[in-house]
Amino acid sequence: MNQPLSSTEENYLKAIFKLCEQSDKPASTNDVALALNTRAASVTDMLKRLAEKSLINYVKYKGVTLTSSGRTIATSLIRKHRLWEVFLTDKLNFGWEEVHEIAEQLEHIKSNELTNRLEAFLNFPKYDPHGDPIPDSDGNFQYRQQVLLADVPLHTEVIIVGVSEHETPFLQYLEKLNLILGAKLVIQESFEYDQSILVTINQSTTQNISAKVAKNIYVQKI
Amino acid sequence: MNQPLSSTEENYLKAIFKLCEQSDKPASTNDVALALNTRAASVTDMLKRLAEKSLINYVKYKGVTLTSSGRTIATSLIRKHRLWEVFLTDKLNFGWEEVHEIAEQLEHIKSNELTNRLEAFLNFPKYDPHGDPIPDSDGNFQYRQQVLLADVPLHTEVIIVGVSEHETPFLQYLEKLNLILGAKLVIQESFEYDQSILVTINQSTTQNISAKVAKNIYVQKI
DNA sequence: ACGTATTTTTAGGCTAGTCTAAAAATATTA
DNA sequence: TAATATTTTTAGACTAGCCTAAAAATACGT
Repeated sequence: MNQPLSSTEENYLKAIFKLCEQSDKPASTNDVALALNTRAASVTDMLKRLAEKSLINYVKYKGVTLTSSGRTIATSLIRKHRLWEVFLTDKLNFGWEEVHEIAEQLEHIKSNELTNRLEAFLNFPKYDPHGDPIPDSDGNFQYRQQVLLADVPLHTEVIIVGVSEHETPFLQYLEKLNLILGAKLVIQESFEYDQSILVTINQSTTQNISAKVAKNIYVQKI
Repeated sequence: MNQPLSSTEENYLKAIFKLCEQSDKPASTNDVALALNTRAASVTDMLKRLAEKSLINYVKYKGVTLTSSGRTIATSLIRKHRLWEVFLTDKLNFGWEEVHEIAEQLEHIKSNELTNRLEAFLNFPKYDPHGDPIPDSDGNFQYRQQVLLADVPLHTEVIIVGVSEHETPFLQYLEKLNLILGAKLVIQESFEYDQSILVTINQSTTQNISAKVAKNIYVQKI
């Protein structure tokens, strides 16, 4: 009955979780296909199998949401992914731009004991290297109130607490600009014509930041 | 051409490596099937595929050996397996009887950078928790001269340096008898009728040890 | 060395997961 | 609301990996 899921099945659950969380609506077949870099027909096949296992609520043509057991598995994957990311940066000194890909593999290791001991070994971190909250062993996230850098009013002092995009090139770029977690920013100017902003970083340099970048950085007011 | 191998393919290479190492002869289809808990027909299928990829030397009806590239992959798997075992015992405080199963999963994580950083993080260990040598990044093993406890003459003082069986129940049993790595033993008596031996452990307790157990423990003379 | 026993391979079939192309359902827009 | 565009599902095919049953090759005992 409850045989372990394949990595493929797990990846579908994780994708559906993220899509539903983002939009608060059922995920469409196409969205899932896009997220997993696969085709709609493959998604339909898999949705039938996952529904059969009661991991998703799937109504033909109407999209998909996770059931409670599906959500438990998805959050466990996210928990493992983020704990491993902390391990890779804090213990093995990887850069935050390198860890996502390796954690994509490590998140599929099946051992609750391992996950829990890893968490303790890392001193129960609450956030991963990108500022994303790490769910506890019951699957509860400790959310933070945070806003996009793009939505911060002029002259407000803020601190970078997260990024919404985890791909290597983007994070490398941020690193180059000194836009790392914990950096203090003040928006000096906002340019209408391209939505870019002029930002002082750590009270030293002042940089122009594109709208695209500003929409991928989460900050908190100090 | 050189696309990454599946975990299944990797497991076949590892099994062939171990079988060939043990006997110094080509591994038979049946032996591989036995080692991987699968059927001979499945093995034949896989051998064809691995030969196609130049990872094994396979002659129909004549058994199989690894090519040099096959051996490189197999030793890399063993390296990863054993490094992860050290991590699990030394950093996460798992017992030596618990780590094999988890390391079976972790050994398939693909990232050389990860393996090498893990090795450094663990201070370049030379042996895993069961006393098996950990190959370096070039695949070279640092072998030890060691003998089976079963082959040690009477009244010789020896120290346990390894075990040849890694399954949980066996290791738990050894643990109970205080037969752990580093324990000092002196064989007091050897019983003809069942090949069992009487052994003093750490100069304190004296235990009877079955032939089966004595054949699975490696020792060094002090 | 010849018949029997064992091992290995082949043949054919199954599942998971993928794909393309076509059909069906839903959404959009004039 | 009717025609068109988009999305989703179905149909059918492919690969990897597994299986059983039967055939072929090898090994063994007398």
